[in-house]
Amino acid sequence: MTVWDRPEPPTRPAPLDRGRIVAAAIALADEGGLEAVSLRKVAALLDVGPMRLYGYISTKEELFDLMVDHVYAEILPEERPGDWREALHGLAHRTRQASLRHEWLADLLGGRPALGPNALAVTEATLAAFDGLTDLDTVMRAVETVSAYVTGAIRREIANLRAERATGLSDREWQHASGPHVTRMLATGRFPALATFVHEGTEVEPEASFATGLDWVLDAVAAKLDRPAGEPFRITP
Amino acid sequence: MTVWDRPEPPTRPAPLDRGRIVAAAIALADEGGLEAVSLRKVAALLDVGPMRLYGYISTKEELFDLMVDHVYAEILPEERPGDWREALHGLAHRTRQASLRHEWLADLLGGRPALGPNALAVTEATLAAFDGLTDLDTVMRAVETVSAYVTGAIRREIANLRAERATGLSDREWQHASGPHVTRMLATGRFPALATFVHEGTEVEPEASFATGLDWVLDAVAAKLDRPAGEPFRITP
DNA sequence: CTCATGTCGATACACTGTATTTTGGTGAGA
DNA sequence: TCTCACCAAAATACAGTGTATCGACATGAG
Repeated sequence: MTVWDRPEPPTRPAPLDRGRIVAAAIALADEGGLEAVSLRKVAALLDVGPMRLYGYISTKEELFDLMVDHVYAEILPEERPGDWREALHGLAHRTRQASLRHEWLADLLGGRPALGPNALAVTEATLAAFDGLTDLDTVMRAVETVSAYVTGAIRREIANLRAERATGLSDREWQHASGPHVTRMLATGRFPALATFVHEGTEVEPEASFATGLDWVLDAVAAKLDRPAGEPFRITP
Repeated sequence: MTVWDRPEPPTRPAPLDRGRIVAAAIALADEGGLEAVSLRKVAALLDVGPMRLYGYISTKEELFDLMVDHVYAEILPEERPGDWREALHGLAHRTRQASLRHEWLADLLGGRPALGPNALAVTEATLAAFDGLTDLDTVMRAVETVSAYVTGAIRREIANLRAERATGLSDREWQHASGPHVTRMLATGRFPALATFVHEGTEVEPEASFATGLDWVLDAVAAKLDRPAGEPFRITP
């Protein structure tokens, strides 16, 4: 009677928990986008009946929230930033990188308030970088303005990326060459400004355009911080 | 034999066309959000079998694209703006207003490239306002930066609005009072900056915060326009 | 009057999120 | 040791989804 005779005990599947569920969902989404995430497929990936999931989440939306918060962990700054500008700059670029790794994030960004622990930690770190600099309202405006830009810019970038992938052509090539619809539209002569841009514009790296747009917005914030409006806020410890 | 005896001829339903389909879809979405839009319901609203729609639309995504472009008609400026700043300012506020009238627009904004005729017309009008002002790249950066901000800000505003509606409390009230989860989080002491904001922050009108954020971004653009980088672009007529 | 054509409705399929019911195993009490 | 109660998990069920396919019918041509 050796090991080889004895059958392996039936490998009891690792006990279920939110972590495993979220990981499976993210794997599916990374592969095939958000629409590839179905509770049935997630459950199947975990060798479990679909209904089991409802012990850990109560709706599919909740699963999405968990996925988002899981990615916010990748967005957390690794070390305390030197100043507010570095903080916002880093936040923006890490959010962008995360969205390139997990394109589905672009579909969810800004879709609902992010209140998971990691998202809160990210906000905390960002706000902390403004400690003692200006009044509370200005800080709020600064953070929200930059976040809005970041959300919007990332969404556009991912949308263009997908469009390119779908047509096999880069954005500019496509317009130049013969995106049938747009070319026809431009040919009508009703869009002279647009036509000028399409014909004389040059291709720009997405990252570069993200970065310079971001710099502009950060400059704007800097300008406002120069003239503090009221009591500077201090974190009450 | 009077009119009253003669039965009405069976009112042949108005012939189908994209316009009617899109209008029906928008009606449904205005009422119950994007998820209330199903091809079957749209078809039912038009007294038609679901498959009829595929003569006019080849996929549900296409219907969404048409809906978006339909709303872009509401975003078109009514009169030629005085200068670029007025153009961008107006574009931003009209987009926001449209999103408040059609909340589902926030879910679609930035989700994919907007290439419908009305969207193109909006872009045309915007670009035209920069005629002769700076080089082409700067104009592009300006328009894209502002658009990104607008998309992001609107998405956040609508997301908060929905959250409020769902809980019956305004954002700040909610955090103050006892959004159970967040309050618990704050109580851990791990988020001192956030806690300061929640406790000492004052409620701000969404429109005001949208407007000031927008002004900041427009200021940033103005600063860049002051120092033109290269050949100013002229619309080639 | 017949036949071809092509449009429209009905049916069908594979799948979705989730509610409800059935099952099976495990503990306590007799 | 046997039985019963409980409770987690699986199976089934339901009402819907987007879309492909097929069949009938009306309309126009020959």
